[in-house]
Amino acid sequence: MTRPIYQVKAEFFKTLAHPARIRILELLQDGERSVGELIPEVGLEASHLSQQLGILRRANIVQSRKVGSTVRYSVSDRRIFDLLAVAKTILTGTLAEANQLLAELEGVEFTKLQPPPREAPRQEI
Amino acid sequence: MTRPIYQVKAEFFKTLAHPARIRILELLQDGERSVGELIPEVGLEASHLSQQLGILRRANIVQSRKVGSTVRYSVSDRRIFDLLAVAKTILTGTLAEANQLLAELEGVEFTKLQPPPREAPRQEI
DNA sequence: TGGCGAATTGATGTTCTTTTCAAGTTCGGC
DNA sequence: GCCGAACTTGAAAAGAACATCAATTCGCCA
Repeated sequence: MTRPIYQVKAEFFKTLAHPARIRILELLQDGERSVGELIPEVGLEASHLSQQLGILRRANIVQSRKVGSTVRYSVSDRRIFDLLAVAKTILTGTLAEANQLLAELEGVEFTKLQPPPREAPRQEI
Repeated sequence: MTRPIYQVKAEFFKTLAHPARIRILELLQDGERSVGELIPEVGLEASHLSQQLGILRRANIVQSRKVGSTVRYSVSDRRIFDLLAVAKTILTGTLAEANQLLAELEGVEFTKLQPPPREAPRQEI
């Protein structure tokens, strides 16, 4: 084995941990895109976008091929979309629950709490 | 909606993007753990571990409850383990493929390539 | 073959994260 | 009440990532 699994996973998540890189992957879900096509869609200037694409490429998350004078990108493994989908269900789920909890707290104890809590209160036994 | 989905996802992945935090989640897969139990298992000193737990807690990925003088942690949503499982299949998959590719390159073109490439070569059309 | 468009790379300042240490809180036992 | 154990918090140094600009490569075509 190369390195502990938790370290490899952490690096993997780190390469995903940037809004532009997530955006790029979302766009590539509809199929291959050239850098020129991505620029307006992602909203970064060419060199910055290229840096972000490089990070995804070096992590083997996307791959590129030259077509004439352009470079076209696509994902290396479509299971990455499963990952994004699971992340989405977790986020919508927990956010929904967290918001509900916050709403309850605000309704019941708003006058007591000054200032309101930033994170969900610790659950007491 | 609060913010664009790609931004929320990026933040979510960012909270996971640390070896110790992944390790903590792996350990919590077997059930609730106190901070004192986690210290030797994760291998961080108390204050450092507490910082990392705080990051997971503020992101609602784990929750804590006091039991006597100890604090016990557990995951808020077990679907996080689905996420880690999908990540694992992607990593074992692409790493296996990448290693195979590298092995092929080294075998066939080792004398030609000086130095050997760091990333998979661009696919030509 | 000279120049232009497409994309990447390198270098650099800035900002964010990680790590460490000291100080603080909370709880239980004496 | 006071002390020690279990954690957490705050602040500051060290390290990593991000964003930006200039310079470079590569292919095309006039």
